[in-house]
Amino acid sequence: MEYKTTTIHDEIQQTKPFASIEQEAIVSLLRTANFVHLQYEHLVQKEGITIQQYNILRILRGADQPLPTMEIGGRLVEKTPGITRLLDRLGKKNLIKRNRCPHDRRQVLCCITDQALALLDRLEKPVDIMDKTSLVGLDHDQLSTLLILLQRIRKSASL
Amino acid sequence: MEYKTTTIHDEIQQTKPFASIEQEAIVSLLRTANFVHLQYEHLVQKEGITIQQYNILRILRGADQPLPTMEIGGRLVEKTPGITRLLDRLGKKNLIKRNRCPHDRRQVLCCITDQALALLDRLEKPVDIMDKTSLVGLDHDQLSTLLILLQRIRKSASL
DNA sequence: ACAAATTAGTTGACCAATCAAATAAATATT
DNA sequence: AATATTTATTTGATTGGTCAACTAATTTGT
Repeated sequence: MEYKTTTIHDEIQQTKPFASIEQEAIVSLLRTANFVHLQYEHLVQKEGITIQQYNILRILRGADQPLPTMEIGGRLVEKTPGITRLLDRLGKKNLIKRNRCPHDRRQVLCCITDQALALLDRLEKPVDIMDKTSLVGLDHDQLSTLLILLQRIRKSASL
Repeated sequence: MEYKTTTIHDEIQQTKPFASIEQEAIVSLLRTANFVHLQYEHLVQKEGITIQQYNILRILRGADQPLPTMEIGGRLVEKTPGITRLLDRLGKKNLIKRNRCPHDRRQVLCCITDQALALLDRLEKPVDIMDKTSLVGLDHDQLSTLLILLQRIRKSASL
């Protein structure tokens, strides 16, 4: 039994139809996320950073105090080894500073620099605008529906 | 004006509320896609390959004939340099073979090996099952709705 | 026909993510 | 107190992605 598709086909110039609507939904989900991701990537790139670096800076700004490496890792999805090297690069650009914690010398406390705060300020408006415009085709009801559906997928998938 | 959130908050243990429902939708979309992606990664990993490598093998199997490198690149989202090295790794594992095209000696034709076809066969059922189960929480109508919403996002974002 | 432009692909350099293993400080155990 | 375990972080190896620069083959333009 074949499932008749909508538009994803043309987008990926595939000849064979999807085996099921589920398969199409998954492909569509992954491609859409990738698409959105690229938009933001392009945006923050103007300030010479990547999305991951941007996320770390946002976390540090939001914390209002130095955070140990693991704490940052916990708020992202990533594993610690990746964080260490991301912090290395942010350090090289003078966007963060790191010091060993005096109370627990295993920890490394990271804090954001003024230079990075200024950078985040410059990105604030463009990011806000991007949030709206990348979803301009959806009204409030549709956004609510989308949130519910996505949430349900996360639940199913984690069984 | 602050927007009252549903469940993403707890998932990412964030203290501050989302600035807008759009922002929450974007975060939710990216996280859901990442989540689904990890499930499939885990699945194909059992055969010693990655999702990208799996996708390339699927393309080659579907083509029923050798394909030049650029053609493969065109069907994925990636740039050619990435493809070259992916093909290198697939070659090292004897999952593809490459030959210079006699008619246009710039091109390199890639074809899938029997070993890779067998590998794809072993993955077919598990992938099918994963397609269904990762979306088990959604009925057919909800899947259709999801497809429409995602498609609309891709359209908005590409303006 | 021959120089110029295009096309296919590779290579090098860098950023990012993952796993496994190492280091080093703190805590728990005996 | 001395040893064992846990915790925080780093390092090394592999995969993957991007950009820019390069080679080589094919077209194009005159």
